[in-house]
Amino acid sequence: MKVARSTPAFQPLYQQIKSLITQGLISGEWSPGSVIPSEIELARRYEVSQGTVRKAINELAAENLLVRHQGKGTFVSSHAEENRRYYFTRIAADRGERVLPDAELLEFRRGKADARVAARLGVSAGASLLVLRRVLRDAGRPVILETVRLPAALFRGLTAELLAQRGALLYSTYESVLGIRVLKAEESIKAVRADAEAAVRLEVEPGSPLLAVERVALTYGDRPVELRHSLCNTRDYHYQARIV
Amino acid sequence: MKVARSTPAFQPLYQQIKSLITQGLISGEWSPGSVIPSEIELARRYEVSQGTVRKAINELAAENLLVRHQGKGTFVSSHAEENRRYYFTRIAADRGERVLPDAELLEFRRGKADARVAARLGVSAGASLLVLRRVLRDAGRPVILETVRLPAALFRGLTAELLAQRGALLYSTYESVLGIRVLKAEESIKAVRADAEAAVRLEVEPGSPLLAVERVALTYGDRPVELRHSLCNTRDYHYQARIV
DNA sequence: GAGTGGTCTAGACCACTCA
DNA sequence: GAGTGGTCTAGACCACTCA
Repeated sequence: MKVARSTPAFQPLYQQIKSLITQGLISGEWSPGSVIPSEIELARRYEVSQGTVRKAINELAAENLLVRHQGKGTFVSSHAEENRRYYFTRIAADRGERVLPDAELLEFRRGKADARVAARLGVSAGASLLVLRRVLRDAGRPVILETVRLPAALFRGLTAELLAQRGALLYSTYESVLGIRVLKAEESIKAVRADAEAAVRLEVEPGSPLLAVERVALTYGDRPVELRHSLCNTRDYHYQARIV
Repeated sequence: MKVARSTPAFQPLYQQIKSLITQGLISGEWSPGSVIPSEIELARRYEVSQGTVRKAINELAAENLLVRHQGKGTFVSSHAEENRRYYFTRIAADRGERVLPDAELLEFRRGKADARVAARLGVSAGASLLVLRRVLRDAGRPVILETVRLPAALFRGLTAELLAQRGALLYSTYESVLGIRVLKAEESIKAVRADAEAAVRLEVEPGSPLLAVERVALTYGDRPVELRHSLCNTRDYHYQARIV
């Protein structure tokens, strides 16, 4: 395919190559974990120089869509990879490493999006949702009570059995089972009082302070795909953030 | 200055150029807000190609140390710049924009680092500190109660008068008055109960849930320069985080 | 129009991986 | 040794800024 070099709305060549490669990722031509064609091959295919392809790939790698390995090739990044697995887990134990939680599925049901949820998920009010609630434990102690809302239209095929047989890490399931790739997330955090249910589930006094995290997870084009509310007992845990 | 092209511990040329430019920033040869020499001039100075200088500058720009402006030049980034001013302010109003706080200095004193503080700040236990406590208000209502600890050796010359006459944004003061550049920060967040003092200062009931943020601010070489504890009333505010 | 950074090319050579 | 990405160069031309 030949790219346009002068269009009414001019875009640099490497930006056009970025879009073409991203299309290949969205369409599934190259799937998570697999290798994409070499720079030289892509340069031939798109009829641009290797340097232009490299610039496009470097930006996609900086955005964590691709991973480069000298001598081996360029790979589609995947939540199954060791270093991506806990990328979205921001809760860590005060002493020690990031929590590898063990998830107990409390509930898995269909629901409808109210106005607020609909706005966050970019669906219309009343749209059908899958709702799942879980408790995440660390070393047997409950740490996080979580409610996850997913647009049912997107997550057709997700079942409680599937969730049970795969671990606590949902994004790897979304990716491999449903082909939905979570790329980034925006979180909004507050301190709240434990309500009666949270107190029971997290084994704290009612009214205890909990960290409330609302996450919107985004896929290609910043399209929201998941809304997640977590209540976290931060007595022995904390949320890690970095400002760079 | 000629850079080494083959050293025992080999480093790519552009990495060496990055270090040289960073040295210029640390030494104050180029100060915040000012323009650094053009790519062509730096290429001449370091006896490398323009492309190599560009690669070095691009990485420094990606790390927010430099800001490029086509047609104008490459500038040392500064906390005084409009788009850097609120970069480290992660608390926002639920409805509306990031908070422009109005700071009341409660206390400004010398202190000593206990073991925990010393570890965070990378100073020896018992080291002399400047400690300042403030309340940040938004639209007249108190939102954040903050304790800031600074290694006294680094912050010689910082006075209560100086803090009073400049606004709530400390990093711009550190930068312009003391030549200390905060580049990034690591935060650890918990939900806690308001103690008696926080309750009074933030006008909430004792025991109310507050967001407790511990920040370590870092300068060049990831050296810590500030330890900040914030207690935030998140009733109408939230902490924003992004996972990319 | 001179000077800046931004894009693009072509080509050389290096570092790493793997059979 | 063939193939991958990584570094480096030289040079052309474009887009933007400012006097």
